[in-house]
Amino acid sequence: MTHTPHRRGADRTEAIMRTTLELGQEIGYAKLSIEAVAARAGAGKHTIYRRWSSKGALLLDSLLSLNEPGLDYPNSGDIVADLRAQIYTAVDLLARPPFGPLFQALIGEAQHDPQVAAALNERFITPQADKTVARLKAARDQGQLSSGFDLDLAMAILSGPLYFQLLITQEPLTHEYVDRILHALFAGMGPQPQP
Amino acid sequence: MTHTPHRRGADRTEAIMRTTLELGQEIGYAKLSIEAVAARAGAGKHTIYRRWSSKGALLLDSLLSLNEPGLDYPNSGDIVADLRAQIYTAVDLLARPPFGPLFQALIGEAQHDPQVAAALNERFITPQADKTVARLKAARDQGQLSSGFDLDLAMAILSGPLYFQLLITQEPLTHEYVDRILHALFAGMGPQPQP
Amino acid sequence: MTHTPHRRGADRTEAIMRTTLELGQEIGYAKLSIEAVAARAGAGKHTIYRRWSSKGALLLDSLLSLNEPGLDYPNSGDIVADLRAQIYTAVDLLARPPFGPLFQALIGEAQHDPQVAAALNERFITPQADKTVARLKAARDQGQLSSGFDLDLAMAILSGPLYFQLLITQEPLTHEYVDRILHALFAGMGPQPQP
Amino acid sequence: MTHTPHRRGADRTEAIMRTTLELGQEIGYAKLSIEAVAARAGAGKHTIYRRWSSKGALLLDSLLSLNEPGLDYPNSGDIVADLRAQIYTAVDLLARPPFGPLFQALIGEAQHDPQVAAALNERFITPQADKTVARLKAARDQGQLSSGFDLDLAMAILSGPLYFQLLITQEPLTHEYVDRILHALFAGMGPQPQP
DNA sequence: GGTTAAGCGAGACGGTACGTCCTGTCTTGTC
DNA sequence: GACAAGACAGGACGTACCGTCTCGCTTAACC
Repeated sequence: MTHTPHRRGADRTEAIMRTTLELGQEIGYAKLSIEAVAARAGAGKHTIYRRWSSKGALLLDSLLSLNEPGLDYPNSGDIVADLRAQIYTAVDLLARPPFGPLFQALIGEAQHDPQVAAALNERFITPQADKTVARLKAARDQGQLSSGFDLDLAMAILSGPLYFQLLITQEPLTHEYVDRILHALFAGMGPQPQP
Repeated sequence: MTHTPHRRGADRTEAIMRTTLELGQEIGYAKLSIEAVAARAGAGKHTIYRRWSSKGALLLDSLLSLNEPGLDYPNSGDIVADLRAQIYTAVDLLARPPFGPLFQALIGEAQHDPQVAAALNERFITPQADKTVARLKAARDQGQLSSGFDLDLAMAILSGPLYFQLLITQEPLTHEYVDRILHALFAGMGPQPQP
Repeated sequence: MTHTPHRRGADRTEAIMRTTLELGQEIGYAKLSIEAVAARAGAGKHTIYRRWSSKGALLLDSLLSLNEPGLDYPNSGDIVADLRAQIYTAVDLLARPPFGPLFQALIGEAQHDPQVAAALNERFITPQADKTVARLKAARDQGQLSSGFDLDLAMAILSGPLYFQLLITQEPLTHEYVDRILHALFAGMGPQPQP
Repeated sequence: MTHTPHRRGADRTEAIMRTTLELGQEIGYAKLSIEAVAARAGAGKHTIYRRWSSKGALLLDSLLSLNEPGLDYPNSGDIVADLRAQIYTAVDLLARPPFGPLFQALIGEAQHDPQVAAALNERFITPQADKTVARLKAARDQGQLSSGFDLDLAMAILSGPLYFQLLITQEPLTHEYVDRILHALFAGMGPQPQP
């Protein structure tokens, strides 16, 4: 048996993450095993365990490597248009393999593994939320939103229904649905009587 | 060796579900195994597999057996008060072991297992959503909400941020947060200038 | 579901034994299970266990039911010819499915299960051996064999090599081999010097 | 939890075989399970399956490890004395646990499992038979046996009755019985009148 | 001739073991 | 010293049978 010379460090890291995404896309996260990733990547298991502490940690890194720069906000001056553009982009990312299904599975994993949950929040969720809040804050500072506008709650109302649809009802996310949420947030639901 | 006579059907079903909840509470869903449930319940593994096709299916039934009648809505005439009361109850249920953590884990499992996702929706999510929508519709029919009020979207805005907090940021759900959401929904976010 | 009327006693016994032989022939003794016999025979497992204490006991009865009268000896006056005829018959029986392979498997089972070993000896081996010894004794009494002729040993020399070939080397038993044994027994091996 | 470092290869092989013999002696072959051997030996089941394809294969190796050099023949010049000595040794080996009962069970297994039968023949039966035949042939070459002496048949007459007693009647093998067989083989049965 | 006990098919049940898969740790030898 | 390869202990999987049991239905035997 001949051996291809062992390449080191970043080289191996990258190959393993690429294989993880490939294999995850082919057989799904549930059936993905570190054993199989190692075999397919031509890597020793040790080489994987040296870098990642669990399947979830490996997948998180692999997914983030797909989206290095993150989803950045335009700032055209029109807060609604900017939010819409950004959320469209996010929704499109989630609709497209391999990101969508694997990201969904990763959130699933986070429900069983606190380390994954923490890392996911720290590395993806919070940064995205922060950008949204920052964009909203800019609009409020510019007087486009009332001074009492609840930035965090607005972020939650923008995100929550989408995650609900992704994780719970598992129906496809549409631009039209994003529009309805945006409209409700900024124009109100129009409930006649005052509560 | 003497044998206690085997008790049948519902008897065994109930014992297995009770054991599942006990063990799930003790060691967590991730470490829960059908093997261990069988051993603790004094049941053969086949007796479990005969009833449930997976760990997720078993847990779903076990959890639902805790909440037989479901969360029912009061109808005091005051839509906001009624929603508040009902959501408080739901949030309290989620805050209390064993339901909370196991329900969360079950949603996690639903991300890997379409059967669990479907069953969860059919048996828990959809019925609850339907009740909320029905209560909102009654209010709209009585003129308490504008005729254009988007019932489904309202339901999503009420649920989404809570599930977001449960599943993503994994912070505790508080009554105060529920109040903020309700206020936003019915009083609006107040984005003064341009809608 | 319609029920064929349950037939009793000997009827069921016979159906189960017939199924045992059928199934044993199809899939071999090793893979034969009481479960499968019951299913194929349309019998309850209890009905089998009521009659036989083990797979081996069931097979023994099933095999013996094939050979009810036993292998009886001719007595033509010529002891060698009579033995030859009888052993040819036995060897032919062993060469023919379903008896041969299942009988062999039954002896295999007897090595693990003393009850089967005892029953096999009592119901098959000893009666056959007794007949052989009786025929030899008649010949000795008629002066065809020396008065010191060791009847039991002769029986063992006739049977042993055949069972050796059946069980150990597992080569087919031939009439030619029977002839060689008979010749050695009655004409001697012809070893020159006196021991 | 601390881990003793895993010892490799021959070390594990030997420990597993030793445990197999121990456990086989304690509870008998029929009740012996690979599961139990693994547990007692502190080995993973896979470590056993990696080496042996079945319980029978494991037992065969384990037994042969007890009798590494095999049963070798003396050659004193006296063929009868040499055979007697060698067969006494074999009979004594079979009379003594753990070899006897487990060897008997292994032959039983060989009736259900062709792989075991083949391996048993190749690794134990045939080599022993060859030695016997070789010793007989030496005697014949030296003129101690007639030139027409049937070596293979003699071997079968020496072995057959003993295996018959071991496997079929399951009575203990005695030196006295060996003597009777040897006498019959070399002095003849003495059937006076018609050969 | 109606009742009743036994036989029966069906299959649930607790259990044991199977043979497989994967985990996370380790050892070995190569580069 | 990083690495590929893979052995190793261990745990769980889902399946197959074991022998015992419960359940109703059917049938023969006895009142």
